Amino acid sequence: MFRGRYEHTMTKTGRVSIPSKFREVCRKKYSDETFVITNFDRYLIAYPIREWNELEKKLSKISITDGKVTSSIRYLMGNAVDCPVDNQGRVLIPQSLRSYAAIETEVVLVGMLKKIEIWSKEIWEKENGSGAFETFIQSREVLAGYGL
Amino acid sequence: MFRGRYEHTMTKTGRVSIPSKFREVCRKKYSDETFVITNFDRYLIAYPIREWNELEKKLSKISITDGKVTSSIRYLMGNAVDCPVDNQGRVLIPQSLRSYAAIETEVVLVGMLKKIEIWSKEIWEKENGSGAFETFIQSREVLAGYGL
DNA sequence: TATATTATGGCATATAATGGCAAAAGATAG
DNA sequence: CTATCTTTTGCCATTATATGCCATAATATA
Repeated sequence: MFRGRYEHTMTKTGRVSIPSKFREVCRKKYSDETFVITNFDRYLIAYPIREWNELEKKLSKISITDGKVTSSIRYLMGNAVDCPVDNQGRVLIPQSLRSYAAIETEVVLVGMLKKIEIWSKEIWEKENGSGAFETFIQSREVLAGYGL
Repeated sequence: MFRGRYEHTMTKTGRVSIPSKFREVCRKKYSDETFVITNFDRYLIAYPIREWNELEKKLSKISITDGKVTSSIRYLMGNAVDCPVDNQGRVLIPQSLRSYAAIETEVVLVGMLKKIEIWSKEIWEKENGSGAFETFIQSREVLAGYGL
């Protein structure tokens, strides 16, 4: 599973190195180094393509009669982009996703179990800087229920 | 499956480039680059011809006693047009479909699993612009059942 | 300390998107 | 039935973007 936090720099052309530990997970667990990246509120989420395919398989079985579900699928699918990892271990993050997540150069990559979150450093610090520990402590009881 | 969202420009003659990632899906999954495009509500839907054939097979099994259903099928079939992809990766969208979907120059193409939606940018922004994320979050519970 | 691996910048090349033009095909009017 | 106009189609040119590759610096590992 993906874990840990890394600060990387994005090139002018929009390429970001995937931390080698994450790539190792890709190779060992998924034997494929392609991600599907989508935007979620103010940050991006990168799924190993195998995880994403699972999701798609489920989504394709939903009947399209429910308009609300259709528009959610539209949101989800419309923002998802294939991002293969190149020989230098980088992905190209398309312009649209970069601007969504307000990513310019400094990037924070966070391992989150089956997926990776990609934040602009600025937004990361605003939302997860000071105060994150307090929030963590506050949800101790919830986590306790999972054996932590 | 088709995924991602692309903003393209239609030429004066009504040609629209199919995003290369979509064409790749056509080649790899369907080994055919022809779409059947029909109008749906306020946007167009492009099916790879193989998916369209599946749909026709299903529709042909519906009994024709129900007038309402018959007229829906008539609507769908009557507006369906074969649109082959040319060497530059474009399709010609016939005038009738363009005016149906109020497409003038700016077009939004959305990958939706087994099909592609084609929107006029203006209508897209009205219906899927800001606020789409909120709608998406509101139907979280529904999607939660599908593994997101 | 030597060696491998990782992150990242720079550059050359390939591919994508799209405008422009003209030939071919089809429609319409006289 | 033919001349004219319109639409469709193929092809070339241009621009922007994506991609592949090499170089280097920083970091980790033996």
